[in-house]
Amino acid sequence: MTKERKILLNDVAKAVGVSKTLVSIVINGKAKQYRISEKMEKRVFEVVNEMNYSPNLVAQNLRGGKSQLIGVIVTDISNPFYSMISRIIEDKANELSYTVLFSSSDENLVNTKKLIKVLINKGVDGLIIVPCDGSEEIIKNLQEDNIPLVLLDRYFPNLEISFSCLDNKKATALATQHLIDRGYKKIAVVSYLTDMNHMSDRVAGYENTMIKSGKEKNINIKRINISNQRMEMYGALDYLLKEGTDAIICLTNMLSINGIYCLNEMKVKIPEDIAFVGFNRSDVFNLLHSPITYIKQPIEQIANEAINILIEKINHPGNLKKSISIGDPELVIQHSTPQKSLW
Amino acid sequence: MTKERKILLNDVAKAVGVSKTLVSIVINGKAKQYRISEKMEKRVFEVVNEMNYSPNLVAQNLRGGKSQLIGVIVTDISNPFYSMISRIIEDKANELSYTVLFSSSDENLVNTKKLIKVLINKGVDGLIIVPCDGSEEIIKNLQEDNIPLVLLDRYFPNLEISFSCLDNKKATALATQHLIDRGYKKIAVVSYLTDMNHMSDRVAGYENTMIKSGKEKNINIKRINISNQRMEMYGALDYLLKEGTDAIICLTNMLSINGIYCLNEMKVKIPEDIAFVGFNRSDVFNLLHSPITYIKQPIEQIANEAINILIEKINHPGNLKKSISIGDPELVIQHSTPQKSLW
DNA sequence: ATTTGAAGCTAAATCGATTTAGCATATCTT
DNA sequence: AAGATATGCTAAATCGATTTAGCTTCAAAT
Repeated sequence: MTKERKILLNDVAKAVGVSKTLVSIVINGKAKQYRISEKMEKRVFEVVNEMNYSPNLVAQNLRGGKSQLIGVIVTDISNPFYSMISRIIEDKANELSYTVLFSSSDENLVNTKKLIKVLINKGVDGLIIVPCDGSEEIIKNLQEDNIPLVLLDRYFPNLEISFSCLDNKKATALATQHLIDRGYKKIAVVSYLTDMNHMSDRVAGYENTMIKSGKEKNINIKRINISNQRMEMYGALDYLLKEGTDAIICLTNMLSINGIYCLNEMKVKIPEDIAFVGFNRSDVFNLLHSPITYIKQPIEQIANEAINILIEKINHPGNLKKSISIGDPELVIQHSTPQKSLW
Repeated sequence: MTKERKILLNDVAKAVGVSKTLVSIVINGKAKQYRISEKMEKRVFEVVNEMNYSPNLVAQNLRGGKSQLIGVIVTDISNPFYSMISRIIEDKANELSYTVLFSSSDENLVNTKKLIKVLINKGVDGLIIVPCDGSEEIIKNLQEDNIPLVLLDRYFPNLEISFSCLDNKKATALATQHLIDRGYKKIAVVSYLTDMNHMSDRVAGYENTMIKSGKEKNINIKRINISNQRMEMYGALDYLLKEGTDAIICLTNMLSINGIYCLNEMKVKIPEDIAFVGFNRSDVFNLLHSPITYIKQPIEQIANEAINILIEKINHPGNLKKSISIGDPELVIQHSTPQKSLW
């Protein structure tokens, strides 16, 4: 079987015996508008199907200035949280006949800049970005260049930019309140060293709840570096245990898994020695001897809203209104946070 | 700040006071070949940098027929194994200034066909595909259409198509031999119901090793459906336990995690009641009370080789030679497969 | 003094679609 | 019957780059 040349618009036109113009018009559903006879319209569709013609998207893109591509920058697509988000975005995009270009910034500003440039250069119609520390300025520039843009998972309170993320304050408030209700006194959190709002909101949700319950003097927050997590986690846990902490909330999935790992290694038992709340679902949480209580994000909703907002922006370039979508957290209560005995 | 129009080739040409042709030639490093004076070459580069010009990739693509895009079809990008592979491919592709279009087939033939069509239509220069059951024919067609193509993780022994995957027979042979060495007699495997070679090779590696050790009558293979895994897993385990199985090897990561979960639920203890070998690294394996022995794939190597072979094919379209790369498995021995007491 | 050749550059064609402007012919008005 | 309107279709411009073929100059060769 020799390689067959791809069918072009011109081939179809010749086969029908009309101009390219007519075929293009019909294919794009503008037959009525251009007064093409119904007989002809039918004939064209027949031949198009027969020849199995489909337009060259590159040419369409060049002509129309639309690529049907959207760029997505997460911090690391091999991180389960983002790979699940990506999968949902992928499916939704396909459904809307968009194609997604994924890339990973590794929480690095230089990478983020470079990736944005590459994606724009590829002609993406819009961007979904998980912004990293220090990216406020470049995100603002994007906005000013009128590039359809939605932030994911985090945002900048001072910028008029659409975003889709979790109600982070509520998430940790739920967890903290739950621990308080179960009788824990010295509740601590482990967070990242970052200025991004998702982390500070999670911390705030915890602090507010502690204060409301008159436990402000027990507030204890350890912040560790996003790289070198394993090592710093030991230090953080060691410190917290010495302080007499009776419950720990880890503010991300990776922190949770690292936390569990380190406690394991340190022979500290959950929940006998310390109660534990994790963040985001993970197989790990359910397979442990005592399954872990965790904060669950409505991933599907967050991802879907991000892409909905983006497509809306792409289709209505004039409309600069800031759309925001805030997902509701759920606390999945398992065995790592039992009622504390009150002796 | 008003939106600035993107700088075009023509703008640069005007700024320098020469033709578009000249600028294009210089940018593409063909100044010598076209006898452009060095003075002029330098001048052009200066202005290009000054104006921060970068060519419109869509136009380049239309003209040149090259998109610098590669399409990757995995079964599910939210599956940790594939999300790690994807991340490595992404990084390597960026390095080579390619961009990757990821998509997920869900092990479904219809999806696979559709995705291939969409990707080709997007103008990808080549494809990396994890083929699913029944896809042999369409993969063969791709090959015949001269589309640069590399299979990943699985392949078709009868097709002359390049691939990069694990030495699957060796992988299970290692695991089986290890269990035999540790004194296990009734070793069973849990596999998927599929005709793909990666699974049959894994099964074969197990069978061969059992036979070599005179245990052919103890060979026991349960195959379960890839959908509805959780339910079928209970049935499979129930059967194997009743048969007196003393060690189980699960042939994929998801099977392993599901297997561990079900055993957990069934109150069957690893390794006290049964020894267990998993497939592919997972956080889960290391966080359990007794960490799981598992077969580790050289993911980095497998992913890198896939893209290397693909780029090679893209750059030398004439060369139809079949390149294959087979990764070496490693058995990470932990506590789920202790020496069996020999009373 | 004329031819030959090299050096340095450019106009125009090209990739494959969409869209604008407009050309015939037929039908309707008055 | 002449002008207006509707119908059905097409030629050519366009998107932004690359590449082919070729045009000037000026120096070297005969």
